[in-house]
Amino acid sequence: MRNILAITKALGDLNRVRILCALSERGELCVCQVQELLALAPSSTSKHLSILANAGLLAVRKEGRWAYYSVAEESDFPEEAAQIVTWVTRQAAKEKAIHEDRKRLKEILSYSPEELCQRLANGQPCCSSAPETRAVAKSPRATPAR
Amino acid sequence: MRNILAITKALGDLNRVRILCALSERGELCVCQVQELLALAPSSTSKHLSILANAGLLAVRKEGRWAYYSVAEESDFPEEAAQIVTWVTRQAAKEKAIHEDRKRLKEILSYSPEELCQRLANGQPCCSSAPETRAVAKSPRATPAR
DNA sequence: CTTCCATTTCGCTTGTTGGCGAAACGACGG
DNA sequence: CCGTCGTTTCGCCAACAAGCGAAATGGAAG
Repeated sequence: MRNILAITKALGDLNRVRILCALSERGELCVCQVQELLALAPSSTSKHLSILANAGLLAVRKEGRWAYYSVAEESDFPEEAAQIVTWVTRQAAKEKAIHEDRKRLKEILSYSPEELCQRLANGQPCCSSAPETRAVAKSPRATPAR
Repeated sequence: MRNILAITKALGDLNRVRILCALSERGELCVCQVQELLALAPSSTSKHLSILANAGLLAVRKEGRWAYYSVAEESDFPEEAAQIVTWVTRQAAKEKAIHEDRKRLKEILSYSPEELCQRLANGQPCCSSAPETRAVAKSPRATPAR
């Protein structure tokens, strides 16, 4: 039961569904790329990724300082978790928000991870600042969106 | 997107998964039967049922004072929600907690809803008091289980 | 019309979750 | 070694969710 609830809980959050969709389309993304996509703080991004990974839905590949996340292989999946993942991503693919993510992701991927991280560190947005008002380090709580 | 998240959130709670399993096996139950199964207060039970119904997963049939809930028909389902329901119930069927529910449900169904409601009103347990210590109106918070 | 009773809604308390920034980790590059 | 930098962990706060009891709803039965 732990597994089922871990999975359904993991899928009960918009940002995590967005992550799953991005990864299932793009194959592999590093944390800073996801961070830029969601317009969240690094710590929040990392938390979401680990929740998905703990549910068994994502796999991590660590390379040097970078961590690359991807949708877990079928063989690694607990039980038939693959089914629910494809269901969610397929349903979500119909949504406007996910379509916009797809566009933005294209922009994000035009930078190398190194370049992206540098820009994030300097407070420069890398791309067309998302629907959700990605103010560049302005108001202390830029995105309470939830 | 609202639909997807409504569904995944609805499925992210143990008690609601238990409800879904019971209904998918038994077809139709009234609120007091579910209440007895979960060992929850009537108000909490009703809330859970309405969350599942609002997600489009359950249908209600009101007959006099009674409300009977059942898993929504395929035709009524938003999109392919049926898939995720069968996935969850199938996965959950492997769990010990759900097996115990099944046994208890059999006992519960040996009473008519009328009789059951009467007993609940009088504080009499109807059956082998569940794993979760269904104390009969004793400590003010009998089941913080969550 | 009133009463009864299963169910739902409301108001409240408490535990959980999602967000952030600061600090800790751990791997590279001097 | 020592600093740098991507990532993760920790501590905190605000918002949410789940539980309860009490009150409101709305059919059935007097």
